[in-house]
Amino acid sequence: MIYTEKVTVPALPPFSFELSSEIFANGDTQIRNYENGRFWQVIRANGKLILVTVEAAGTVDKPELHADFKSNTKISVEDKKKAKAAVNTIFSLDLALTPFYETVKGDQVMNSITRKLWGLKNPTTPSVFEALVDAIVEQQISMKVATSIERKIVKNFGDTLDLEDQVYYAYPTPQRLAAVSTEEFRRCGLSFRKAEYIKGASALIADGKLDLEKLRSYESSEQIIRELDEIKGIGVWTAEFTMLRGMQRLEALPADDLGLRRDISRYYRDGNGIKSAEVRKIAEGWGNWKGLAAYYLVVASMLDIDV
DNA sequence: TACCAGGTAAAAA
DNA sequence: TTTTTACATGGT
Repeated sequence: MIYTEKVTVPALPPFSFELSSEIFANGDTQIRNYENGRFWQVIRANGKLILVTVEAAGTVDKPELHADFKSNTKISVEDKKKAKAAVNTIFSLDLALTPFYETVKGDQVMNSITRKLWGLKNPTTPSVFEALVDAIVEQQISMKVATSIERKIVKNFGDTLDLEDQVYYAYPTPQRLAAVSTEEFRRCGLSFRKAEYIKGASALIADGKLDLEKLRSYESSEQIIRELDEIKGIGVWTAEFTMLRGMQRLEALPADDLGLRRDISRYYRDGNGIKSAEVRKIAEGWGNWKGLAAYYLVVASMLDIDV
């Protein structure tokens, strides 16, 4: 028996679902993907696994999403509420882009890019934990390798949802990853050290010694970085990426990031890469939106957009 | 073949 | 205190 609920989710304009979802294209059909205008992923609502499918409705200036929730057991009003909140988080639907666009108006390059990527919102993971683990996986290796390892982690340790002869995987819980042996992590392609970092951070959460969700509400981003930095395996870079992708803290700027340095260089310099000090200087005009501006550059580069 | 890729902690200097 | 090195693995 399959239980289905359909909801309409409002979004703060401007918002382009198609543009914002492009980052999920060529994903894994059993984990998360965007194809033919449709996005899907399993989320956890009150412990229950729900397959969420999302499509655009409305326009960039009057945006809405049509979401479809499917599960093997009855979806309660509370579950529906949680699932709706997850959609809101994944697409940052409450994010107001207009103040960002206003802030970067004086920066010719960024102003031009925002006009070409009008309505682009950065995705956020439903849990901070997911962003943290992915950031550890992505340390130092190429995105291709990282993506491959991340998929193995989800498929090996994530709970499954069977629907209509299809199997979908949810992101593993901290409790589960705390119980995974370093040897099992190694078989996913992780180094022993990263295996220990992930296992260690997961155990802190499982044991109640670390509350990542609590960090969201901190006023000071420096304080968040300081606390994450205390965890073994987490440095400034990993903390900044966790904030950007898991907490919707768009002021964070991973200035030491190699890929970002390349992308900034492409649009602001000769394309041969620049030092982090220069990244910070260029980012001065981006105000409290440095991380979001950086994301716009990454997407512009990915879509091969010229200024 | 060797080197690089969205770094970090530990060892060495 | 600052600099160097090991780490995994797919791509080039």
